[in-house]
Amino acid sequence: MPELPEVEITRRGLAAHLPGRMVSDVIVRDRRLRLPVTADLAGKLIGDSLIGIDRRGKYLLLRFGRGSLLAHLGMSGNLRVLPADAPARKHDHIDILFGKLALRYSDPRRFGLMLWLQGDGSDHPLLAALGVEPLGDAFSADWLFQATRGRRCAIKLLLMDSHVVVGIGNIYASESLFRAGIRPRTAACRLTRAQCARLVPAVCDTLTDALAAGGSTLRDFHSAEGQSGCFQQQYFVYDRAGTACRVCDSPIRGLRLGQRSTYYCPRCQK
DNA sequence: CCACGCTCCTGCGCGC
DNA sequence: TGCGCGCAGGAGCGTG
Repeated sequence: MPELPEVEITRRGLAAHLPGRMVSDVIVRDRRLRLPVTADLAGKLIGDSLIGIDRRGKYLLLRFGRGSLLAHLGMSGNLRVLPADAPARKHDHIDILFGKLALRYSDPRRFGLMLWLQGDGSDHPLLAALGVEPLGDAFSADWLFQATRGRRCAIKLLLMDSHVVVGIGNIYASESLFRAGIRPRTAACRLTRAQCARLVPAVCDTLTDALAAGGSTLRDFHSAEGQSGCFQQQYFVYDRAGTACRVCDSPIRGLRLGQRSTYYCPRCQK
């Protein structure tokens, strides 16, 4: 499930192979994503060259001369570079062909997006309302303290609110709160300055560790399987209910928060 | 503005 | 072995 690190790894993989290449063909096998794939995507793209690839939260922006292609991987999506003649399999919904190479979008659950935007797309509603980047300078302890004032929701839900801070999904929200020693149900407005000062680096460390772990296993984007790095083995709490805390041996607890599975250590997190 | 629940979709794991 | 159920999750949207 792609969260910010996976999306950034994807960005780097694509950026290593595709910029400077011109689109020769576009094949859309299934337009039914979270929103329908832009009509006549081929007409928008063919003949244009890819300039570069940006990331905003979990969105990827493929920059072409005539506009931007906005991609979101949803829950189960992935973008890979393959030989153009690699046979398509089930759930391979879109191919953007760059001569001998294909950029292929696969997404079994079809929660993703593939939209053509005019210009740089920054005024598009999906992008305009996004919060701060957790690996950027704006994400600071002071900023988090201010952002949590007046917010009575659980801190885990606030961390996952992309209008506040982007890119933190269900897994890394639990992991970050463990590293910060803060219980996921704590009301956001009750976080102290000291807790904010722990949570900000905890989020950054969680994301950068995941990035490092995944980056090392996903270096070759020509390989068929662009999946799962090895960060999974490093989870402190996620999906570990009933098993021993890696730090203090207490049993990890699981609960539901905002319809989402949530995990924490009752001893390490207060 | 804020909080919260619903929704989209498919694959998988579990219980019977 | 097979069937059906519930869960997993990002994020927009509707409701109160």
